Amino acid sequence: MAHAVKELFSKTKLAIGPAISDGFYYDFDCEHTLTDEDLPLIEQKMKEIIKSNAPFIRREVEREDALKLFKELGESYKIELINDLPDETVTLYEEGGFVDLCRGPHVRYTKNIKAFKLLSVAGAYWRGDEKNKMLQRIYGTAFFTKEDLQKYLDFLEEVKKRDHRRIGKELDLFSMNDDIGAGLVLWHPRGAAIRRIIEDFWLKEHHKAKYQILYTPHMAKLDLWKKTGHLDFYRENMYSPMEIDEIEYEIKPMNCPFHVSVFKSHLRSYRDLPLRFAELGTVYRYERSGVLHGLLRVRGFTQDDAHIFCTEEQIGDEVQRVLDFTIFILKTFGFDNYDIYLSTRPEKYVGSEAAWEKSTIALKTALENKGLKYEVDPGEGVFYGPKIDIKVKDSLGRAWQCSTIQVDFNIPERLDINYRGANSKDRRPIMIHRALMGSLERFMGVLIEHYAGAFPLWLSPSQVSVLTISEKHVKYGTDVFEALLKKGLRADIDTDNEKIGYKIRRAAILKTPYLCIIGEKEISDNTVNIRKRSGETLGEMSLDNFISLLKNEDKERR
RNA sequence: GCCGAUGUAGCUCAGUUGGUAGAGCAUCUGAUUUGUAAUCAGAGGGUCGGGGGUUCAAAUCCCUUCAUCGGCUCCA
Repeated sequence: MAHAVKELFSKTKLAIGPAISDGFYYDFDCEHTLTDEDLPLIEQKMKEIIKSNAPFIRREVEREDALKLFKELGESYKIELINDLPDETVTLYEEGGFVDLCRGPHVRYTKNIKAFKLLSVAGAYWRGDEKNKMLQRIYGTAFFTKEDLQKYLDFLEEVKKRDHRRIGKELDLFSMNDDIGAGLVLWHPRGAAIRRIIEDFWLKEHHKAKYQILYTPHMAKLDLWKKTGHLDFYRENMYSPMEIDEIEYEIKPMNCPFHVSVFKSHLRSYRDLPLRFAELGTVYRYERSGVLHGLLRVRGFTQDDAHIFCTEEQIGDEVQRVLDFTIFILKTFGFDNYDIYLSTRPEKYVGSEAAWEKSTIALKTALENKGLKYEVDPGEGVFYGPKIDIKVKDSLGRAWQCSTIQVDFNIPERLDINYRGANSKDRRPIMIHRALMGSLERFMGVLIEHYAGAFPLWLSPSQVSVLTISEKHVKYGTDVFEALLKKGLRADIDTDNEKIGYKIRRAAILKTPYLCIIGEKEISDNTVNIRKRSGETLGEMSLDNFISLLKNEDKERR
């Protein structure tokens, strides 16, 4: 591709072009502004190069010679790269007169390239640093066979179809609006219904898991955020303060200090620990305009947050409990696969090295006791403590960061939290922050894509649509509808003056799990006629049987 | 924030070289009384994202701003 781009736009300078998990990209410094229309041209040129069947020739050269070569070629980015390489020799690959710095390996001949496709153009900073020049990046993908390529392109199509922004609109779940502001979500009745179901489930399970639920305000004095240190290390994510009666207030980017205040409202005993405070806490964080993305990245969101105050000795147990809890919750929503990461001490940190060591081991032990596979992310911990992140994998195998479990040495210190120890001396508790779903917004975005909008019965905003065939059947249909509501099911009724095929279509688009069709026959038999979302017709059955069928399916998940 | 693209009716989209806006679906009204993914007809609906400019004339050209999309960077 780089060869092709050079041929088409001769003044182009090459930057970096690696292989990535599902393809490749190359960054160019090119006077010509690349657009989607250029991609077919470049592909065409690439095909010509492939057809020429030139060999790829690997050469190992002294770094000085390589520098000389790229200087002659005017490839300043390559010179920068070579200067940063530790080795005395570097490898070059040459093909049809085109030379590039590359570690390799390459295929032997251009004709070995069997199936490829250029996918998109994008901007990218040189070396990923926004202080550097913005380059132009072309993304592409390649496979051994045309069939595999097609499979991948079909996958991308499927991803597009499942896009939660598109489904959110189709199923009338949520919207965002210019008048309200970017990254601020409006939950429509159907989306709100799902959220409410999730919240109810969350509350019930937290109660069982011995958490105590809190409600805390959406803002606090600016001074509070000074005390916690947020103003120093989190300022760029916080909104500007507002002044009320000459005092500055700040909308909350996090819930922790409020939970700490509740902790501090009493003198706490070691007997009270661990103390688990949970809240569906709505926070507001400034996110740069370019990073907002549907429900997955917003500016106002509700975390399923909790803070566990415990002793150092209790960290291991508590983390194990949280892990169990997380896995249970994720499983309930149909997520059985996840990647787990343990992030260790970064360069800048607070707390003693011993404390870091101890808690990192506690996290590690908890993971190992549970037999969970994980990867260590060295130095990726938050400055205040080590953490475990869980990325759930959806039905298409894509990973999403939702759950996080973080140990915090900072806030207990800065906010001076204590409990009375057994020796009647004050001791400092450890604080564990944790969010299982992460935020309801992101979690629902992931859920929508995971199920492609076809939610399981227990999450469906409407579980049953009663469809009447003609006006004559409205009364019986309404009785059925009301009976369903009385049984605590989420149902709606479509008595519009339309043909049954049309009503089925409407309900099918909304992905309603069960349709209950009412006509002459059902009235005379005193039954309902059931059609599943899949299109399968269950036929006539008594209303009672239908209701117990629904109740059974609802039970299955738990 | 940066690079690029896009923004026209509630939704999905047309709109030739500048001559003052159109379709399908949805909505409303009427007819039809319907049996498992679209019944027919009529009507209403637009400051063409916002602001400014060029022009006799701007959806169309220019500037600016906002939002969205694909990325970079960052994150729940």
